[in-house]
Amino acid sequence: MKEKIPEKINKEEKRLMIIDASEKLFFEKNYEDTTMTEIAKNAGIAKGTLYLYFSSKKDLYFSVVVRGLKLIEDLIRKNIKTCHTGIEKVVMMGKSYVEFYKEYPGYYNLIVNYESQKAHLNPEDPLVRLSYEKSEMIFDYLSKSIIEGIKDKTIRKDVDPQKLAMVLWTQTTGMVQQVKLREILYKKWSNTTPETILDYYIELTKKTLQNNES
Amino acid sequence: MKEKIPEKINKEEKRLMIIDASEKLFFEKNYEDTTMTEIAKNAGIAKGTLYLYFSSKKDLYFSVVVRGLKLIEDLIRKNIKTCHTGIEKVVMMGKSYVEFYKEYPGYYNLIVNYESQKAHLNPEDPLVRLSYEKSEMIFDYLSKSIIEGIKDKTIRKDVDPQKLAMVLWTQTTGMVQQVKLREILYKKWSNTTPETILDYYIELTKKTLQNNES
Amino acid sequence: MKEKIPEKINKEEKRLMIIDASEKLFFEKNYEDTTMTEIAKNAGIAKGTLYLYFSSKKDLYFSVVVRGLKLIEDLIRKNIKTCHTGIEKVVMMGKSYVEFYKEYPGYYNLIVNYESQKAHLNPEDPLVRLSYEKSEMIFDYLSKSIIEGIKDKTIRKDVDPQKLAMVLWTQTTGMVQQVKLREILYKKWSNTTPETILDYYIELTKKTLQNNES
Amino acid sequence: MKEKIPEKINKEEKRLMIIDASEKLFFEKNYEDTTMTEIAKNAGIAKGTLYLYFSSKKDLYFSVVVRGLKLIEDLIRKNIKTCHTGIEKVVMMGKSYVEFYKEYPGYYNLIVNYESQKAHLNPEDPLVRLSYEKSEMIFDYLSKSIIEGIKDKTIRKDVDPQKLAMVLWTQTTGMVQQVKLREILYKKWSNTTPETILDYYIELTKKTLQNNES
DNA sequence: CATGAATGAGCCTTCATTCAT
DNA sequence: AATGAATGAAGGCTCATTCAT
Repeated sequence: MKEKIPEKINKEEKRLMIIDASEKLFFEKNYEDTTMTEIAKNAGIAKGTLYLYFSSKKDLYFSVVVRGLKLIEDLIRKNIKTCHTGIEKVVMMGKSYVEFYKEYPGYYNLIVNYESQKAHLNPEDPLVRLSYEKSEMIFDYLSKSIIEGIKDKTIRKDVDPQKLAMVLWTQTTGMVQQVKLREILYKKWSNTTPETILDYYIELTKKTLQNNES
Repeated sequence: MKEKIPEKINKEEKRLMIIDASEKLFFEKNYEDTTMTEIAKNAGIAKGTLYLYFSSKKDLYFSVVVRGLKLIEDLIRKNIKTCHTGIEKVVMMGKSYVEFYKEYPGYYNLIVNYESQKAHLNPEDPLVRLSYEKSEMIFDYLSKSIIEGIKDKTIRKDVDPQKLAMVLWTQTTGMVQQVKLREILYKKWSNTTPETILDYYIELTKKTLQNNES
Repeated sequence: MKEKIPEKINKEEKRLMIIDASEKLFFEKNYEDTTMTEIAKNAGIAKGTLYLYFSSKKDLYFSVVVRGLKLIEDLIRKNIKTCHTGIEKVVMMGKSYVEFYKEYPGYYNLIVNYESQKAHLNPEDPLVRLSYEKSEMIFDYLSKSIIEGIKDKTIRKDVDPQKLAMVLWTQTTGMVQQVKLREILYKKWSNTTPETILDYYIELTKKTLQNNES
Repeated sequence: MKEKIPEKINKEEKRLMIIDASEKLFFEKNYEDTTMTEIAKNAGIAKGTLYLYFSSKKDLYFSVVVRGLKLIEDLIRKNIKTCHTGIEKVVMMGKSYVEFYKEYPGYYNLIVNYESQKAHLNPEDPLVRLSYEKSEMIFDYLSKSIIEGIKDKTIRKDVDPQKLAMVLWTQTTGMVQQVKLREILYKKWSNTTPETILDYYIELTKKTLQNNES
């Protein structure tokens, strides 16, 4: 007697296995240099099977990006729970981003590459929409936290919450992305690590936001 | 009487024309998706002629990157001349970067993509060396200006000049790079432009650096 | 019930078909002037398919050379069995070479061309090694047969077996190779065929080797 | 006042210089791997100038072949003068071929390659005709010398002069050509040089021809 | 005569995708 | 559902030859 249930489970499991394999290769090499043949081999399936689960190579790529996006969302949500004041939340969001970069560096390049090509993508695409939603979520929470911080007097009141949210969000992602590329230079010029720079960045940002009155 | 000089000019002019054509395509699409055939067609020459002026596609790519690098260096040098205090210089460097982005947005992605692949490049390559030199030049000037600012009391004294230079430099490039990718979102969420965000960023950074003591 | 065996056969058969097609073209034109496009067309498959069976054009070329090498080895082995005296064996090796040329003239040029470029080839290459082994095999058997002939008194004893083996082996391959190129001239000058010349060559060589003492 | 005579000389001299340059490259690399650009550079002239002296790359190739052909003809003519008996002349022709190979090894590959492609060449081509004529000349002289040798009793009389001429001529060219390709193997197997083998070949051939009666 | 920039057909190879089994 | 052989368009690059100067 054939058991049907495990089959069902295998279906979704296989999808994940394929993403796992793709991910690994995309990280090690990069999107362009990874071939469908390699992905199939790494996933332990036939090349044709790939197309039963994903409509194209790009689809596979998006799926990995989405996974990364979810990862960072989860990280932020989890970390933020331990915070109480507005400034704590804002700073924690920055720290989460940094943590994400440290923990899952592979997703970084992929997401960054993805973002830098977003302009050429079809905004109707569900995956593209999803990535916009995640960004929106982050931005929303960030501006709410700033307002909260102004109210609870942990953040200076002479700031524009909306603009600040945008700056912080943009600045942090940019910072994290750039820091990696400069690893060699940091070491060369003053024997400093990316981590030190990022910590200093967080500290500095905190100072900037802090309400120094009374 | 035949003039020989125009010949010479034409030679160099054609080189520039080819770079122009490549540039345009690299900006519109990207390096990988641009073909030599297209470049040739766009430059109005035969494919083989391309190889009379550039040894490979990569060589063409580097030439565009170098052009961008020179552009930003010139901009910084020019702008900095009008500044007198340390903080003015630091802020002006940020502004120059922003100005560069506004003036020559296309170079950005290319340089960024170039940087993100630097890890895989041969550090002996003259072009790679050149790009490192430009970075070093900027970083050097930045840290000197910070020290100058601390001395002339325009910059708060509780900062580490070296680390701060690294943060500012990383942060600004990251900021400028990211801001572009978020253009659509800014507009969507609060009808804001990248320019506004960048201006706000500069303003904020200035506040952070300022020496607020009497 | 599906038969699996034919599948297997087809796989190998297709390989052979491709070699057949390559062979034909390599013989008609030559390696350099034959294109992968032509080979594919002649084999009745797509160009890409070629690379499923052979890793490169060179690989295809080697495969044809190896086929020729095997053919001649087989021929020699088969013919030699019928011989008993040393001189018979030596002469038969020459005859086999001649027979090979008559039977498979196309392989000749290819092997010769291959040999004339051997100097530039990587001696580590399995195919190159293989060709050396075949040569060694022939040379070995030849010198053994000469020694045998001296012992059984069918070959004159005033010869140096090693040197003679080298001369015969070199001379015969050279003879056979050249004879083909002179076909037109033979006919023109004395209405003679390559075959007659080769027969005369064999006869003459036999006379040279024979032990004429009582 | 401009001197016209040197100009005229230069014309032919330049032709020779170009052949010199081609020759050098054809020998070092081979026909296929030599480019017109390299030839021009080596000859110290512009690429276009090449076509003022030679109609095509193939023409250049033929010119080198012809030069080689003339060289060997001269060598044979010169050497033969010192001979008096038939067998001496025959043996000397073989020796001359060997000498040619030793003296001008580069021409060898080229001529051989040329010959192996002769089948595909147009027999109307003047160069092709020329090469046939040279061969004819050699063959003619060879058969005449054999007849002479039979008459003066230096060559055994049980040979067919025509066939023998063809065999010797074919055999010697083949021998010389092959010997070079086997250089490595000779050394490997019995530490012998091509020269030793060729000498042994000449000696053996002499024995074969000699009239051993009375 | 001489030049050398320009040409463009053609080369080998790769790889995402399809489809008969 | 799974396979993997087959496809063929496309890619970067080369080079013998031409031709305007």
